[in-house]
Amino acid sequence: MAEYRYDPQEIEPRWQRVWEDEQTWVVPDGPPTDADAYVLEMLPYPSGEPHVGHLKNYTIGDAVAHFKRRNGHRVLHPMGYDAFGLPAENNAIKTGQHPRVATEAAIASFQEQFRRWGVSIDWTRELGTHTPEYYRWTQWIFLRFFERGLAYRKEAAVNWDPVEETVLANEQVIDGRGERSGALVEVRQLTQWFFRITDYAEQLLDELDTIDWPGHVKTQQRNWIGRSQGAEVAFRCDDLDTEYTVFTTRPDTLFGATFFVMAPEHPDVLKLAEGTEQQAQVEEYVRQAITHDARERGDASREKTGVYLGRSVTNPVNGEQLPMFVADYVLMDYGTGAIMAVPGHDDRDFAFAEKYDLPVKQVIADPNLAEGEETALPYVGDGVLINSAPQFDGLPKAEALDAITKWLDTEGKGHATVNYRLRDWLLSRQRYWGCPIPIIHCDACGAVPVPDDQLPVKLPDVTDYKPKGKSPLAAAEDWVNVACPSCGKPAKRETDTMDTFVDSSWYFLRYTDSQNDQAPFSREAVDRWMPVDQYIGGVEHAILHLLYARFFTKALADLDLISAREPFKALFTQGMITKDGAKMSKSKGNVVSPRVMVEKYGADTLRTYVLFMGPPDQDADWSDEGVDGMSKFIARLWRLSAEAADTLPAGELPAEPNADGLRLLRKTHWAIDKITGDLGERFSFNTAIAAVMELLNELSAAKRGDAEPAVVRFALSMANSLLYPFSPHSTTDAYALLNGGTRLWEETWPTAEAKYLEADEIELVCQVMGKVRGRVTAPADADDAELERLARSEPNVATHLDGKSVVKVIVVQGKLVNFVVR
RNA sequence: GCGGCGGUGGCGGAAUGGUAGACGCAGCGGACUCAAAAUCCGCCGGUGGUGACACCGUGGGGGUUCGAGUCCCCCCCGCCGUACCA
Repeated sequence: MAEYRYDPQEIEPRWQRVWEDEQTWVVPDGPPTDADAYVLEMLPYPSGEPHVGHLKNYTIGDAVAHFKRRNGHRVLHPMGYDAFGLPAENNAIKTGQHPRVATEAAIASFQEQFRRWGVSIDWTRELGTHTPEYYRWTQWIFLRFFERGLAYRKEAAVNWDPVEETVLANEQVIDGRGERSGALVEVRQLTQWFFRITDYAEQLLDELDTIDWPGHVKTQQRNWIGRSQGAEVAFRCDDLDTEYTVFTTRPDTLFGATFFVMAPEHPDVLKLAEGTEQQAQVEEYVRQAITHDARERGDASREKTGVYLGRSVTNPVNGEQLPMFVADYVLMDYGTGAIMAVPGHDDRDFAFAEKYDLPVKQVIADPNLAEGEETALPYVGDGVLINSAPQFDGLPKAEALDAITKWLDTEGKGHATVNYRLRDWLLSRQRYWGCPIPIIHCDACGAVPVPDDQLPVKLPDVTDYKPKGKSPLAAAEDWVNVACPSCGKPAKRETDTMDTFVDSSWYFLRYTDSQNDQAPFSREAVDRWMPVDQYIGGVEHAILHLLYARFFTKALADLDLISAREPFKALFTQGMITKDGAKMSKSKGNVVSPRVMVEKYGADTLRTYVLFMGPPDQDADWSDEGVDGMSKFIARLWRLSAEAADTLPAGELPAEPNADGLRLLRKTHWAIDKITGDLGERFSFNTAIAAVMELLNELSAAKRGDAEPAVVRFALSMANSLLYPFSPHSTTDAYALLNGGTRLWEETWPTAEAKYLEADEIELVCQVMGKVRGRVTAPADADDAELERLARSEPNVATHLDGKSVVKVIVVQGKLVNFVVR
């Protein structure tokens, strides 16, 4: 008997060459068709070589792309690199080598691996965000935003990372530390560039309802945007003849306000204290507060501190004078930077009132209070208004809230409003390896956009990449000094670069027309493919990238450059692959190298293994033994196929197969049905692969029986066909062997035949009082009475029914009979 | 604190309210072999029993139901996100 040896190192490159030579995965340009589908995985940041997380990401995407193609779709499945960024730059600082060198070496390694993995990518659309051909259009989009006021410059208290020596967006500050450096972030007053993402807060929130994303990602975005319904209320300060507005979600507790607090950064704090006895104390407090470590200050469990301002404001609802304080528990960048303090009904205000011995007033009654008990303040629950004003007392909270807001409005002292937690996106970075901001600063004309025909503003070469509190670009004097495009006088280029999240906020649009040198994309191409039908990536981008990309899409739609208002119709977030329960890292020495694994086992084994590990949206722990097992399975399927192709005569499927043949046919169609559902309706890859394993086990059994050769060949063909989205090379090879060279990737996805999905006999589960007491085979078409009769005749069931009276019989067709006895 | 996700054999994990543990890994036994590897076959939640079987078993406690891993209430543990957001 001939030896059939599965050799992935021979099979995989052979088929990859065919796909490469024939440009199999290239989707042509042209008018839209109903079959168009856009499948996209988040683009990688090229550093070193790809890790197993990349393997999982692109394997999921590839499985989806293959499945869609074989179901008649024309699939856009491109690849690119998010190539600007700090790691390459930090490496450059260390080595003196241009960041481009390390970046392009990494890109080459990624390209090589993706090809080795056999990912079905349309390489003609490849892009790198660091190339002038790409960032020219990043700059172009920036200028369109600038024209619309969506990109603007302002001085603001910003997050300064002292290690990276750059500012960071709020989204990049984790626990008060820089996302990458881990350094405690300082607050600095600097003039910076921002995108007006807050203009889109409401849309970003509302239109979450229109997309098919995991609930937890939507929730994270909702929380980040942080919509609060409430009211703005004006408090008059007679001493300075001015008004201070506060934002509150609880206008119903206005009558309970007993003091007033401002943030240390509030511009009027020092002015208010000026000339009072408190002046020196206030100045000292503010000085300390604003230089305080941001994280420690943000700690809610810290004891409240503050200083009396020596002034008071008038409560608009009852004319009471409320003493004013400055305290660092009030934040300048939320609401108006000033609050009305209601210690009776707010934990924080209560803590402050306790410490400084301020009055506490109850204005909401606790409805669940037992007779004779006193309300424990602060009381934050619902209830009915008390101690307020005759027209409001007795109203439940929600009604009182509306009534008081309405009253404020008619009195001109306030109005209902919505407040968002989301802040504008700080996009400028004082770093080298990023997209230059296409602006020229002129003493006479201000910030002048670089004319479109002068784009791209190319990143100049410098010798020293080390930031010194300003961008390294500032050292490139020949580049910095230019004539003002507006008045022609000497002017200077903006030396900050853009946050790399800007680059990745529109790359998915560029893929639709990536070679276009007249525009970022043509309207026809972008509207043909957008939105992305299925986006796949890590959960860690739940707020950053995914929120920014949504903002860009909406802004570009408002600029009438694209039609889609949401970039990603459906999103799938994959779980992490860990090793020994821990995140892989070089320092822990627990990194699994896909390159080494692929060299040992072949790509098919690795790809199939990472999807078999468990549900792909959950974290999974790597197991070398598991890979071994997968390797055996892939080899076994190929080997059985190759052997059958050689030894079993081909022929038509028998119209009436024998018992073994019928069993195998049924299993085959069961697998088709199961896997089609697992792939089409859920991302249940692990159970789909398990179903092919079951089919293969049935095939092994059939080998010992006498199923017709044609049935065995058919079942083997189907097993390969169904495994193809995961293991494209081995299955393509085996399928070609079994079917006279037929190309599996050109084959339509199989359809399960209903007649083979139904058996003519079922296994009937017999229960007594809900406990399984036996099983009998029953005709599939038996009626309830017949099933009951069969169940009763099962010996063990009879034993349990003996001496009891049956009060009820539950029959579930095709499944079970349950006797309820007494 | 708040929000989300999760807790099932030795392990990874399966289970439209209807046979808990599919499939795989590990382990055990067998075939082939001089031997090993590879391959193939079988067993594999716990306790008791020669066995037929019986009882227990999906983090804990209650409940709904003929029937609960699945639905409801309370609690415990783990992970992730977020946090003085007025």
